[in-house]
Amino acid sequence: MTGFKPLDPLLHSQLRLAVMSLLIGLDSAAFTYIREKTGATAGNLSVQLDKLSEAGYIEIEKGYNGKKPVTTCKITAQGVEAFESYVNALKEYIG
Amino acid sequence: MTGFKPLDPLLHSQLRLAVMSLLIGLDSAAFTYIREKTGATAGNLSVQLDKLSEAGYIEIEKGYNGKKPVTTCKITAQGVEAFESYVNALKEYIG
DNA sequence: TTTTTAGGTTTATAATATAAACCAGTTTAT
DNA sequence: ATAAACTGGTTTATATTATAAACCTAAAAA
Repeated sequence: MTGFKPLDPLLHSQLRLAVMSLLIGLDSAAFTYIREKTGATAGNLSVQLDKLSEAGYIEIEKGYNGKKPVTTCKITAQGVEAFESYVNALKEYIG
Repeated sequence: MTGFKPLDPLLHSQLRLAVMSLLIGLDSAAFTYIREKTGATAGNLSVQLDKLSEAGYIEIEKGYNGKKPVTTCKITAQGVEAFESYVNALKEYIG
């Protein structure tokens, strides 16, 4: 239990962590919903979602709600696992 | 479920958080000790300790052990408070 | 038809983290 | 006594990250 395990830099970011935290409870959420809940700017959120997506932590699906574009995000199994590992590692620091 | 409170950026850093985590348990520690426990490079540690010091989260005292220079760090009351607030805020994110 | 709004993306800039290079002094080896 | 190597750091340069500003496309409203 001794020693500080490295913290996944992808998750050790306020906004990305908030996104993952939301998604782990929801399983699926729209861009606009995440934006509201996190209070992030659209630009920032767009960038951070891409990073999570490229890491395989979330899946991003682009569709439409009527004529309006809707970007939907879903956490992956890999994402859940990474989140849990991160939380465990973090506990050494704050426990 | 009050939403995501901002995370003190000074503490939301792997190395600085590890330092604070160590100091909160020890009350006082030498630079070299912190370096060993955290595995940080001296340069990085030096920079991060300065930041914590400038924020008033720790106090840095320079003395000697015989002829050898010894830099000693101590967490402040403000530092303890900041750490606790950070941990509380973080709990919203990680459950 | 022009303006505004929704739903984003791209790009430029600011902030951060990190390591490399360095410095003052001490100990060890020659 | 002098050179080489080690301690205990600091300073500076660079890579990475976070963030906001500027922008784009299409739809709805005026």
